[in-house]
Amino acid sequence: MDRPELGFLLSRLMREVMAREKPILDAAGLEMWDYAVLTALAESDAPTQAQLAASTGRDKTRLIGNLDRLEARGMVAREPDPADRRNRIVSLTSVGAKVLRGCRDAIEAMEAELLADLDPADRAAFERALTALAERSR
Amino acid sequence: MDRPELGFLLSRLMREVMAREKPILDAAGLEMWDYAVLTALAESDAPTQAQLAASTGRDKTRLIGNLDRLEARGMVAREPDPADRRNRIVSLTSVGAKVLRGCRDAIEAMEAELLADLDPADRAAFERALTALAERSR
DNA sequence: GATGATCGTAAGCGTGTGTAGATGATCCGT
DNA sequence: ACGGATCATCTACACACGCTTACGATCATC
Repeated sequence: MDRPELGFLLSRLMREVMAREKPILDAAGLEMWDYAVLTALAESDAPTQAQLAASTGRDKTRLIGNLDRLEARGMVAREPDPADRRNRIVSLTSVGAKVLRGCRDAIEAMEAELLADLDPADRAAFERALTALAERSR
Repeated sequence: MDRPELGFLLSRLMREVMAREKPILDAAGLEMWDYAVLTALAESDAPTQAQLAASTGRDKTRLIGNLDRLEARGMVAREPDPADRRNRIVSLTSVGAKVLRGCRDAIEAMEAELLADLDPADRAAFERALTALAERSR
């Protein structure tokens, strides 16, 4: 009943996950935020930069630099929205999709290893509960 | 099978938890780190500042400011270690313990509310798995 | 006793982060 | 056609963070 608090547990686990993700992203030459942007891009459809900033939680002025670098490496494309030419529609290129797929596979394998020691039923419940909680607070 | 990644889920949930903790700590005039220090202090016994820094994960030079403020408000006491006077032994005062207890109760209530919607079995498994994972990666 | 190590403290550095204008292009309502 | 609003961008700023260095006090060892 008197377990450590959620915040402490979450932050500790989060640090662990990030530490394990870092070498994977380093190998692909990506920063954490680059990866978050690519992931958000793969899930949402033709977002404007403001929408992308909102969905990733990144500050919109900071997002610009990430997009600059990703665009220079041919992973994303910025094109003016034909419907409203003030907007820039960001899209994932085939190169970007390929890099993202590689990182995502490696990260999923890392996560599987991290969760391997859990009781299978607990693990399923953990993932279910975490997804529900994260989904609700959006 | 293709759920969002752990890192994203964790960071999202973490932001939610912190957002809910903030008003509680604000009411007590505490920063996040202050609260982490007080909590660590309640659990460990007569720690030196270096030990406290290690157990909280805070940089030892950054810890000083927190202790200064907590000490000025009468929540912690710093005394030279009689066994080795280079060390300063930090302890929780009765005032500090009282403030900590109040925050902790409020935060536990907040967490209970946050988790209330979960299936009871899932919730128990979630807490169990999270504790195990956080424990292992220490 | 002299030397080297350890602890708490202070100050500086580089980085990451959010905010606040200012600008140019563009859209919208009148 | 005009004025106000919106979007991406740039610049400057303040701030928190962790890391490094330096210093004085203290201990441990020879």
